[in-house]
Amino acid sequence: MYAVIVTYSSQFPIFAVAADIVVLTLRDAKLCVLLIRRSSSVFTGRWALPGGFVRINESLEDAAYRELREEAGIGPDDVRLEQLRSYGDPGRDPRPERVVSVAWLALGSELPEPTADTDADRAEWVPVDEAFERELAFDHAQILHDGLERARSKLEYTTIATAFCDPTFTLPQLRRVYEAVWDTSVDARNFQRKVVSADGFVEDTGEVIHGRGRPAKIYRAGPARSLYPPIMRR
Amino acid sequence: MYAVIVTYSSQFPIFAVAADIVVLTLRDAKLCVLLIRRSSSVFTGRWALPGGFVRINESLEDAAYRELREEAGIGPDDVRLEQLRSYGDPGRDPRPERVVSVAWLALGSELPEPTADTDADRAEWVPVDEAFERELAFDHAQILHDGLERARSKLEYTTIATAFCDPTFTLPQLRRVYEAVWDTSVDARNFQRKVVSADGFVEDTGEVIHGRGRPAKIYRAGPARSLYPPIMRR
DNA sequence: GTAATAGTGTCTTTAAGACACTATTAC
DNA sequence: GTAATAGTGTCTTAAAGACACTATTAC
Repeated sequence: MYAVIVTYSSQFPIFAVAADIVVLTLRDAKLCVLLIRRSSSVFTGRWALPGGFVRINESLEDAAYRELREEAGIGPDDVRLEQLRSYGDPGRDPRPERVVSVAWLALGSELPEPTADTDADRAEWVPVDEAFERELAFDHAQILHDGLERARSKLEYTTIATAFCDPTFTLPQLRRVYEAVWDTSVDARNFQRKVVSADGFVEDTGEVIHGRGRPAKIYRAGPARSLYPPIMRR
Repeated sequence: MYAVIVTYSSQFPIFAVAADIVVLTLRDAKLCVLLIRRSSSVFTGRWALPGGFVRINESLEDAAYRELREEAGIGPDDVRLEQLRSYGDPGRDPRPERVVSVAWLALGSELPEPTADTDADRAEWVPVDEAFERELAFDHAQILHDGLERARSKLEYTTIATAFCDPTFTLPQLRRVYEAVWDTSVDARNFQRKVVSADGFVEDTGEVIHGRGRPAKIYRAGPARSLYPPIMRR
């Protein structure tokens, strides 16, 4: 019996790095977040944000995409991903390793009903107000709170609301994004005026879509990333 | 039958975590960033943002404060610190360890002329446009760029400009913050109207300060953190 | 026709932007 | 008095907010 013992040593303090993702989408006109019921190691049975450890040769962003794929079948074309912030207090993870989590915000439209995989025995879309009642694992309630606030604030100053929509969408659909994320009602007349007059927010495709009432004009996202003038809450 | 036993110090991939800080202040009405000339290990002799490795029992924020103290004699009361984002591409640090840097933005007024210490043989306040000409170490040019954009944008929507001022300040001083950070001129009449009418931005102390011309009223920062209506560029 | 949904126009109020003079002081 | 700096008021334009009806379709 031979034993090869490889003792890795770093000349610096040793951390593990995780990627956790706040995935938001609209389901039935409600803002929902993807939660995973943990099956492994610590916090077994508790609900948590999707995520996992970053591999040693993988970029932070690739780790977030890989976890989305593994845990919910969500691919890079399904969501817009942006870094939220990092969480690293000693003790935020009960395991002996010191774990720093790099959190991401992912926004998508019509995301698939999740099918849990390697890291979880169940994944679920949960309306955000219910998510806070589930006593999330780790500091994920804080991360979710920060992610929501980021999303709400970016709706004001950027064109990111289109990330919640399909590639083409109607203005009432876009307005429902604002209403769901802000949890307010938005005046349709003032909203349309602002959206159409903001340069590069939306482009008219010339098509219409027929529903139960008057057909709606179809738009696509314009080239602008920032929104001027902003569309502000209150 | 052979057994290969690989023993790591962690059951997860091993990272080092660093804190790097974009410290901004006004010197002679110019926006300046603190740079350190590196004396140790890699990038010797190159300019870099202050920073260093997070200790194993230290919070990420405490690490940033400790590095500020060690490398520039700057204490927690001297700056307002907020997390910027994390940088962790494989290869961003030439050392064999995988290094993730959590970057911070620190804003202060009248910060002391730096005296270099443990990690550096020289520290210097550098006007931000000159800083980009110095071929910063690692990906610090990117971090500095992101920090500047964050500061510029937060001046619009928050009251953070007061972090560049002393505890009490005059409105012309506050206006010079906007002018230096945005690198534009700001109309004094419109600026004062906006600042005074924004709820909780500044509070009149009732005192005045005498300079070379008409005495200026002295204000202190008000309780508001967000600024409504915002004061926008362009 | 009826129900459902999309779309728009006007008025008032608020804030932004442009612009130049007066006030107060040290010297 | 002069130079330096702080402080302010008005007009025009742009955008926000409040508000209710018409247009188009499926059934």
